[in-house]
Amino acid sequence: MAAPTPTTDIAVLGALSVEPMSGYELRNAIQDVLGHFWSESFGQIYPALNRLREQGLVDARPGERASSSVFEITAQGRARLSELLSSPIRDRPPRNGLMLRLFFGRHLGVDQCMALLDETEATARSQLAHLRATHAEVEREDLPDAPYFLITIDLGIRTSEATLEWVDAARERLRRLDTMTSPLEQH
Amino acid sequence: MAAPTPTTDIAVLGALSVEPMSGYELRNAIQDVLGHFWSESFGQIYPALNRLREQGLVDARPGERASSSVFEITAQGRARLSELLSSPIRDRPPRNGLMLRLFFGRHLGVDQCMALLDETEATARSQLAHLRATHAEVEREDLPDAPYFLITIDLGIRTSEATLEWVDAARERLRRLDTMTSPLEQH
DNA sequence: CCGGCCATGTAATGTGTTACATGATTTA
DNA sequence: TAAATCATGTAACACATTACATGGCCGG
Repeated sequence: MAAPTPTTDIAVLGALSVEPMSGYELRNAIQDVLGHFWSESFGQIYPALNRLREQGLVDARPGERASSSVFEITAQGRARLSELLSSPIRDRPPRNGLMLRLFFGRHLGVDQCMALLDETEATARSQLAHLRATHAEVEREDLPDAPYFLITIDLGIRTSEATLEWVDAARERLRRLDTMTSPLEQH
Repeated sequence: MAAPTPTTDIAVLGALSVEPMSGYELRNAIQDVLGHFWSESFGQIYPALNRLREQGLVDARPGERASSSVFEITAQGRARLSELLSSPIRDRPPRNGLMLRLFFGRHLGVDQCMALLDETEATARSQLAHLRATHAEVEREDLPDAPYFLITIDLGIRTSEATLEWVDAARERLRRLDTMTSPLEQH
């Protein structure tokens, strides 16, 4: 009967430890703020919220709208959060579809690989812009959580920057490959 | 009846496009070579191999041992691989347990966060060593796939290096936090 | 008054891991 | 000959997403 490690509970309790909110807002908050390293769907959030309420880890009080509830973390919930945060990290094995395609890129061709790099660059750039904006916002607000928020944002920024540098290097490598094989002899 | 995008098939056909091997070897190869961005379990590999054989995408011939088969990609299999490589990338949303814990690190305490950073550093260092070794090995062997292999290894190396720099910066931030709150007043 | 967002929830589906079961072969 | 590794496979389970279903509320 080993307790499963419900990582969803960490995200939910953690978000509610910052500020009480509805399930809907919870999902948006997770998407906006934790989006670069975490994600939760409604299909996870609502059942989790009900379960946590039954366990006394969150309280539900009626929201401004008739159909909405505002969920608030309880003292027990905070204790549980600390406990969950200390639990061993069960990382799912990595699965990076982009890398898989580039690794076998010889069967895909230089042009399509270049297109994948373009996509990657665009994604990294927009992510970087979003992270820098969030970074500035967190520094402005001066919350008690701020140093921890900034640490995670910082990794996102560094990773995005490294990705952009890598894209350039990868393009260069593909270009060299192209000029070496293409003008002389195909295949 | 939209065809699912069996990413396992890409990994299996891709690996077999480099070299024929048994299911067991396949798993080891994926773990060793693609390990920093991909993973497959036996529970995926063996059913996939049988399915691919029924579809004529791989051939099975008896291996050296009585109980083993060597799987070889067919011409159809190569065509299918090219097709699959062009299919849209369906990335699973990210879920980084380390980041989740650091983000809510205020409830975890500076010491435990430091311990998480230590773990991260150790992992990144060993990964970096492994990647550099693989990089050197690939350059030595001079395969036709080499440029593509090197591109993916390069991202791994850059990401690991960025992670190590981030660990230092994060420690610095936690230290500043510690000396600011601890000697003056707790909480 | 209609489109879009806020809000909650469930069922179906897919995907992938883990544990189990079995046995051959090599190595110490 | 015992332990480790090679080798294949299945069943149970866990986890999460997607799609669906429903309805209130607000702005143009």
